[in-house]
Amino acid sequence: MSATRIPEATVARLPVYLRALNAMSEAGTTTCSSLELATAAGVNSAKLRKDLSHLGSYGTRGVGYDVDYLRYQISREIGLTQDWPVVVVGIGNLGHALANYSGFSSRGFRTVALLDADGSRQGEVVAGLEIRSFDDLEDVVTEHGVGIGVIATPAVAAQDVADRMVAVGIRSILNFAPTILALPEGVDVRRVDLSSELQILAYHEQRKASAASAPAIVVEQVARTAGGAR
Amino acid sequence: MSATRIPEATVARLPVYLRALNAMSEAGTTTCSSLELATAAGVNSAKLRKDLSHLGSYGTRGVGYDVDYLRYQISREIGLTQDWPVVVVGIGNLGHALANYSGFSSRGFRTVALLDADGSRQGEVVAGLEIRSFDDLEDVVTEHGVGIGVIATPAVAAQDVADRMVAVGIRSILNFAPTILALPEGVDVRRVDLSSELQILAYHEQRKASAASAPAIVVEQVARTAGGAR
DNA sequence: TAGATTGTTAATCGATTAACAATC
DNA sequence: TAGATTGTTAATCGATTAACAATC
Repeated sequence: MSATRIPEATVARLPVYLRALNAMSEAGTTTCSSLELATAAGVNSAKLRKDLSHLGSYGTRGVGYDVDYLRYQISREIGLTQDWPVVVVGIGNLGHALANYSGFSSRGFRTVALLDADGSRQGEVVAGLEIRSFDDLEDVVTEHGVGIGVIATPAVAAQDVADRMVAVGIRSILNFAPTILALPEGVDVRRVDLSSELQILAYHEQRKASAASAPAIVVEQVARTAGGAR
Repeated sequence: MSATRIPEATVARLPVYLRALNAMSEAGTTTCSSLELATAAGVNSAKLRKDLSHLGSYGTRGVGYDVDYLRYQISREIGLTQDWPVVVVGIGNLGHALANYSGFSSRGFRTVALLDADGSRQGEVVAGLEIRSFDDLEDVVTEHGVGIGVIATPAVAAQDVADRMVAVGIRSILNFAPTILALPEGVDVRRVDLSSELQILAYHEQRKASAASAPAIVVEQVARTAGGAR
């Protein structure tokens, strides 16, 4: 089970299933079928069952899945049962939003430091944390054992920040800056690019508009993280 | 060329190529080979050439690609040569960040209105636009012909906002709220989920940590939008 | 036992990649 | 002509899906 390599497309969907299960749990639902969960997550039920089969056999034939049990198993598989200290660099509007984002601080992730190169921002308190100097990066990483870094700086600063992060031992980076980072192998980078997302929507909008005359069978819901590739 | 359907994975990478080409153009580079562009974009050169071949034959054998010409062709294919009015709903920290994001306002996209349901925020000016009431949605969409809506509200409000957007004719939605939206077919939704991204990183971090004893051949750079699935 | 739903099989589809003929 | 690099072919790989046997 855990020994088997889980397909990348499946890994990208596990957080979606987890979110749907959390909503069910909050609503007091204790059991669900693959069809119900798949519908809530916006995927095909065969795909859901195939995905879950990579984790193990956590359902009951004829019955379905126990919501809280499956929630726990997925959390465990992703690694959310342990604590992930995170450092955020670049505390502009986006950095503020990230620092305050509850999904960030809850459930496994803990923002341990907010860093900014701009001296005038340092000392300001955001989401209960004082903004510190970017020079404190190494201290913070060492002290808290940070493995994940979040970059929310302007594009020009991002590569430098990433290089420094890698130099002090960070091997997973979430990059919000609109730049493609060049980093050594073994470092995992995920890029969240607002402008790319808009462009992809625009491409489909354009097609819809030009297909408006002829009847068309087009575009349905697209989950952004479902199906990330390496 | 434009008549052929472009694979979804290719569409998701076009914005990445465009970004790399823009950087080259700004740096004064006039020509590049598929290998150079692929390296800058963080992909395999065979994949780049295959992707570009879906658009047409815009390179010169033995020479490479003219940076500005290719830039124009990709822009045209995506639809960036036309103007895309966008409305942003939910002007918290994230909404502020989006409103100020230059990649949003430049190159084809134009934020025409910022809406917020919170009356106390209305009238405030952000990025040169006055925050208006959410009730103005229909007026804004009609007046400017908005086809793309951005949701940056808290999770609880997102479904309602999306329903209203669809009701007034918006068919493309970029959702930053941590919820899975249920929407009719024909409406295109892309979800940007910070917590999913962190979870995917955590999964790989966990694997790296457990593989730390045995030598491992693992994880390299992952471009988030490269390979979106429907 | 009858009904329901999982977990798995196998077929299909789409995406990636190396290799190379075409051609500047 | 010789060297370089595109655009395309074909093989491979991975992901999706329907269908159904297993089993609660």
